[in-house]
Amino acid sequence: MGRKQLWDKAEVLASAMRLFRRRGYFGASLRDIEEATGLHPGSLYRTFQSKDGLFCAALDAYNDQVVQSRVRAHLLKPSDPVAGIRSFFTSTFETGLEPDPGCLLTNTAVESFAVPQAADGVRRGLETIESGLAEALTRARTLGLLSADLDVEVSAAHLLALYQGLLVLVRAGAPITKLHTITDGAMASIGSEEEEQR
Amino acid sequence: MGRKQLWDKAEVLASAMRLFRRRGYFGASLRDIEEATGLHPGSLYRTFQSKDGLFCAALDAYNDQVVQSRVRAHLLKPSDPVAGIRSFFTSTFETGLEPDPGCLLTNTAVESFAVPQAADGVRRGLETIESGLAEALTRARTLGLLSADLDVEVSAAHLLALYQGLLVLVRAGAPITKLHTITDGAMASIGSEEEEQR
DNA sequence: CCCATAGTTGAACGATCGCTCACAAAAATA
DNA sequence: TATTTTTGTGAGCGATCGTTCAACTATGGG
Repeated sequence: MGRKQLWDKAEVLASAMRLFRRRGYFGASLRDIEEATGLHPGSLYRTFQSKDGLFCAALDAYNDQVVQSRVRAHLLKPSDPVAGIRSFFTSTFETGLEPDPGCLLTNTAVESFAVPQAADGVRRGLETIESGLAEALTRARTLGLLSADLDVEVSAAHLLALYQGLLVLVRAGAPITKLHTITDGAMASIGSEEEEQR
Repeated sequence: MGRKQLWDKAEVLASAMRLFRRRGYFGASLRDIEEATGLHPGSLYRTFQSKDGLFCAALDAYNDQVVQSRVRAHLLKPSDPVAGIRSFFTSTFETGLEPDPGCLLTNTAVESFAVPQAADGVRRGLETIESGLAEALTRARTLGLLSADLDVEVSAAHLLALYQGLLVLVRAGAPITKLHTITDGAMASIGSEEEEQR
């Protein structure tokens, strides 16, 4: 009974997520959110209770959609896991699709004090990435693409940190050549013998 | 002629710097800044023109003091540059001195849209770190601590990204064991043969 | 000693912040 | 159709934001 909800929650969360990725928690005011989502404050607060609540919901959506699909597409699915790891890195700065969206995990980690409840979401997202990297590394080792001596756990943690650092440098406006150099270094650090791809 | 300034500019900038490191640009309100520095808005605005101006001055102070002294202490001075690189990493999470200060370069890169004029300061700070790393790597190679084949430029860029990523993970509340794992991976990635240090 | 100058103080400005709520509109129940 | 229930709407709340400025205080020159 009662009136039907006129808007799609997933779409609204996607809009809010985009806004938070670009501007961060503080940088996105509720007026900005109203404009981005097309919702009035009443509807927003009825559903999400607070700006914090919306932010956490957007972070969950980011984990469930963006992070998961990126991990699947680059780390779990590809037949060549080494090339997948490389594209996992390069896709952060080579996609002309979305201009400067930023990673919500990186951004939220940095301004984590603002929404303490978001800490768990950040932790989960980072864990998803790290275990995806570990999975790709294991497969690559099994396929003989990497040395059998490779410590998967150490390398996955290493690549996770490198990935987050790359995202920081992307945000800092580092030149693409430098981002490529870093990606090459990442591949070299796991002992990849892939030929030059540029 | 005229009244003498009652406060020390360097001290005020150090206080503001600490606040911005912990809370970021948006997270530090002018009331917070007043409390941290002990200055009233009139004095702040007479000297720094705006919150943005104060922030940029604090970022410059961060580069000139914190970044430079860290680079000198860990990368340029030590007789063992490999151990220096390691301590450059571990000092970000092992120092019990300052609790969770954060790196102003990392934080500002992430919320860079807020103060566009700060982009240059971030770029300069990152460049300082990278060239410090390159210097340490070159010395290590000369001393025979690293392989002569090592590409210093690639490795320095690699370590810079890793360092920024480490700072993100510190902010995200990653467990110290993981931060140590990443540091070990960083040392391994440059081919360091140092014995276990933990 | 008095004025010109530089610095300090803190009240208060308009704008914007996150958020609330009274009311209108639509759908289900009786 | 009348009633109940849920959702949409948007004006506007108190708080706080970055910022300004008039009054006040100290200092040096003539």
